[in-house]
Amino acid sequence: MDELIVSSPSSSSMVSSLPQESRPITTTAASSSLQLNLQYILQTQSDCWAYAIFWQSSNDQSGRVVLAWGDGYFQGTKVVDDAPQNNNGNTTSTTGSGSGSQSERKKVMKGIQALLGETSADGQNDDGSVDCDVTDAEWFYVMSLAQSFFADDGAPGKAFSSGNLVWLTGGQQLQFYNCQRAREAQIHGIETLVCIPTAGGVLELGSNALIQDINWGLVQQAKSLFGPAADVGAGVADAAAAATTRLLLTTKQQEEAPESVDDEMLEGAISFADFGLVMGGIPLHNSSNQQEEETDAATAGAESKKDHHRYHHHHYQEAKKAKKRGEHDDNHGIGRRGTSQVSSFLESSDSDCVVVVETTTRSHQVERKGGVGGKKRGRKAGTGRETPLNHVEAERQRREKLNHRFYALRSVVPNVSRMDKASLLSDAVAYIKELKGKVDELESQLKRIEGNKKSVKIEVADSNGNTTDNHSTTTASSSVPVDQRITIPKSKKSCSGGGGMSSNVQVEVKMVGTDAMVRVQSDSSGYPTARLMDAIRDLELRVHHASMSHVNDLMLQDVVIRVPPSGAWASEEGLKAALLGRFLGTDDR
Amino acid sequence: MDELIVSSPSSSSMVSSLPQESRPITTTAASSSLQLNLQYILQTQSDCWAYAIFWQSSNDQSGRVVLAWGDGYFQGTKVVDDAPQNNNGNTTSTTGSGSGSQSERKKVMKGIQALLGETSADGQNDDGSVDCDVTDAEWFYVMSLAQSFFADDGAPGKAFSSGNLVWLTGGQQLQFYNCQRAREAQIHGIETLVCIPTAGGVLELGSNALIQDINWGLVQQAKSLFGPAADVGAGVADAAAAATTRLLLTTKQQEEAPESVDDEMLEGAISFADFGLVMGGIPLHNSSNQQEEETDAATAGAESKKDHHRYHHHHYQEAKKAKKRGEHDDNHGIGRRGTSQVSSFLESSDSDCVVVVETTTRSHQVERKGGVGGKKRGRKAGTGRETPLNHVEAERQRREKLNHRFYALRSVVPNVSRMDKASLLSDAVAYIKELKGKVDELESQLKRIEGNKKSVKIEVADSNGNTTDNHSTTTASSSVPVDQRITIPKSKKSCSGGGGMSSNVQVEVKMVGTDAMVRVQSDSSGYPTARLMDAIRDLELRVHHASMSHVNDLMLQDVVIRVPPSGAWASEEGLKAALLGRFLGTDDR
DNA sequence: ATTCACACGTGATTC
DNA sequence: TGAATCACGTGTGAA
Repeated sequence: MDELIVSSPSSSSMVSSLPQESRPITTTAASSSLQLNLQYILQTQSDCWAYAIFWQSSNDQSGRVVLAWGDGYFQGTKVVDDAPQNNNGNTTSTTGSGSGSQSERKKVMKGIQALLGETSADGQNDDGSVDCDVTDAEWFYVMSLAQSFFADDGAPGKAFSSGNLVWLTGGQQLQFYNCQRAREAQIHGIETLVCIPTAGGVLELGSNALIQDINWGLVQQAKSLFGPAADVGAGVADAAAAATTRLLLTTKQQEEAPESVDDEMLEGAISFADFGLVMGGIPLHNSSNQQEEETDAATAGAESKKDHHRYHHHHYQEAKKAKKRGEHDDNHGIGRRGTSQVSSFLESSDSDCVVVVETTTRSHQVERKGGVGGKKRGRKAGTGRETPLNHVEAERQRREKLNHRFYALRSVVPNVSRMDKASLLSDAVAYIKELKGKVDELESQLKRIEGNKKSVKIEVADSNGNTTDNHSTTTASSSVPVDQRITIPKSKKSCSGGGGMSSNVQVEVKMVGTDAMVRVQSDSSGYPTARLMDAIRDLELRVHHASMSHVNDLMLQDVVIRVPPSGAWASEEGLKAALLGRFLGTDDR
Repeated sequence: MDELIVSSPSSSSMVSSLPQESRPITTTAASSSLQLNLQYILQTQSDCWAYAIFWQSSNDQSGRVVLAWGDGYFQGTKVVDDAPQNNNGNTTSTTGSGSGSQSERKKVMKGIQALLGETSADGQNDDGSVDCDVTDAEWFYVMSLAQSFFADDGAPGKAFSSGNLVWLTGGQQLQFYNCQRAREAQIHGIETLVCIPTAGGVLELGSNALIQDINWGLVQQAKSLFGPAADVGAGVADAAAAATTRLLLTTKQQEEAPESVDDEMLEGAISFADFGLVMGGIPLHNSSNQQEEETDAATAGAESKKDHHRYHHHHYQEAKKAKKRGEHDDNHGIGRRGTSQVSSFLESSDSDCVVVVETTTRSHQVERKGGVGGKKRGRKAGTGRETPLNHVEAERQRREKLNHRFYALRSVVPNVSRMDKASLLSDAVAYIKELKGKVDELESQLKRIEGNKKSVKIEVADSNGNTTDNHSTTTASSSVPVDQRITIPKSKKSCSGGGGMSSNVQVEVKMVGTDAMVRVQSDSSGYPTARLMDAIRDLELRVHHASMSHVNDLMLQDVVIRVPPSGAWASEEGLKAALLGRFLGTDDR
């Protein structure tokens, strides 16, 4: 519900984009809503995206499809972990687009911005005024204004014509992906480049950070804001099919809705297909264009749902997600045979982050209303109308989640023979066995070799005192749902939940040049070390050195943090407050 | 595909088995057909089964269900890959049933065979005349003539009363499964013991080879030849439904066959439910007896809805969970929440195996066409009759295959947090990452240590030979077989993902009393400190001391953690793996 | 045309 | 109730 926002802007933007309108190359009035969407997406993401560009599709005079700058939003790396500006000095700028010097860059940028008047929205965010120099990413972003892509041309073109999501992370993938733009991006410090095909074009996101795992919440969000990609599919594919499938999906509403509406929607609808995805590796030359078809927004999806509240089950995850879903879709992801590709490299790993706002979801228009009835199979009739809706959506989400797990699995299994799930699973099994065997072997080998040389070392120990208690089963998660949640042992207060904590927490901050020395003293329950590190991560600061010691239920933590000058946390007070707040605060996740 | 063979014979066999006849206790004339079926099954399998026994169900005077020798077929190990008779010399024959000497054995066997006159069919095959001595397996087989099982008694009894497939491979599983017969089998050299519940009893297969992966083609074949198990669990499952499913399987022929045939078969058919399966691990004491119920086929036609009567009975075991499904079915195998018995023992270790599961299937009432009732949803009607049938069955098989892959995966992933597929997948991913990390670490460690002294060499297969079969011991059973063929990797490629990034993470863990000293070395991006602390928090461990230093994009973290003794993370390996997995992150979502 | 693999919607069944 | 999971039957696109 909250994000109904979507609906309004989307509809408007949709309208403009839908007809594809003229797809004006220059940004028009419509750009503002477009840009708001871009901004919204970036700001609601926890990952640190540097910019978002919407490449709008249109046909050139010869009728060929071309993607050109629709609108963009630059957020900068500010948020992120590493220092933003320090690395630009050495830009190789080999590409044709950019030249090296900062001042020159800035000048050009200002000029362009002034020209387009579009920076007004984003300018203030990061560098506009305050910033002293233009980052590589920024330069890359601005230079993109002049870019355009034919179908299959560059990452955006490929994404658009294939309908597949492109998600490239790391220099290797960027370099290897057969795309000039990706290579340029890499040169300019972009580590993650994503192209999400949407109804009227392609949403491109770039980040200086390595964002290995595909954030499906983001993808879904993009779909809902910009409309799902037309079903391009392989040549044929036929829109008809798409339409039909879509229909199936939306049958629910249709049941109640009068036929006329139905048809109407049909025309405007797009298939909400969920795209395939391409990570690294070879691009797929897929096919054709033909996308115009329909775009639109209204489609809606029904739903309601909204919050799931949290619910027990272990600390694991749950919670986040956001999802949305669009329409019917189908297709692929893992296995659609045709698209595949993925395989090759991806490595993966890391992090969790994520999140997305919860919410989203969409308006449910339609619905009840009753009217004429659907002629077609009432489907069991009696069961009622809405429970099933919810159920359907839930099931859909479940499937999607499951599929993403499959993607994740695929990403860590090196040689997946075929693209289907069954093969993936058995290959995974084989791979695990292989790894296990290898581990055993290495271990025994290692032991054999150095076994004798090492003497045990011993020591230490300390303690005596208290065993902290319990946690009995670490695995806990599974078995007993209730309670859990990490509860902490010990002193009552606790934890995670929040707030209160009170207790004895002292924070001292001393700035020394670009470093901050932080000392946090607290009691030792509630995983203070994790909380402090999380707080630091939240502020996107980097740890240079840290030392934590635990004595008698007291935890003393000393941390040296690198603080970007001119950042928000330049002052001792500000940093201290921010850290303290997060340290005491709820844990995120 | 290979086993489509089923089709032709199936039709014929169907006829005979179908009525299942009244399940006479003594072998009757019918036995010959029974035996032909057994022989057929064994001979059409590529795996090397030593024997097949059909345990026929009946009620004893007190009304208790009892499984007794129905018929059997001994093939010996000959057909298969390994040498048949060479291994019998060392029989330990500790069991009560057999005594050691060959001559004695042979004598007894001949006597028995003569007595029953039933060996005529199989006698000639292997041992009868030509064979010089009696193998352990043969002895075991013959001694089975005198055996009988009450419900829940021994593997056959369990399989029958639960309706679950029992598939035990390797000494461990055979020993561990709470069944005297399995232990005896193991003693007599049987490495794989399978009990497939069918309509009138249980089909038991034994092999001297390790056949780890459940051969579902075989299971299906058994079902089609002997009729699917009655739906014990709770009752019923209507035959009607079953009928449809069965039909599906044999559709091939049916397609051509006239309708009349179709119906005819239909009547006799039994539910084709697929069973659950039990591999190793603790047996579930399932329940009740109650099975007679339908056991056969005749009932089939009758029902249509029926079902549920029964049903609750099993409560008893419930205590542990288990339920088994009640009625119809579905359930789970992998995830059915309730049944999970599995989890408990599973944890054990890594390695292999285990698992269980169960399930069974189905029935959905429904039915189509057929006979009596189809009251419920005619389903689209128009689509036609057989294409869909075929399709349905195909889909069913696909699902089944997929599930088995899941079981397989589960069997190699050590700590599966929850029983559902999604958790399994993400745990698998985490586990793979962890293994990968471990491999990397070991490799680098190894390289570092012996790098200078020895030329590279790297793993590869055991190099000169030595180590090789360390595993030999009992564990052998499980893990080994497969990997054997997997090996592959061989030098270079190993790194799996290839690429690069995540790779540089090293984790070392050393346990010292109740403390663990952990050293993590990684690159400095991505907030490694927060990730490590989070990982530790996830494991619910407390930090005693920690020190992190960041130099040149490298982050070195040393942490002393208090580990509850006897906890899950008491072992260095386990803790390391757990930390690494979490450090690398699974996001899950 | 037939096979294979998916995703979808749906009913069950659990907690 | 409501939220989960699952299996099933079905429609559909690719090979």
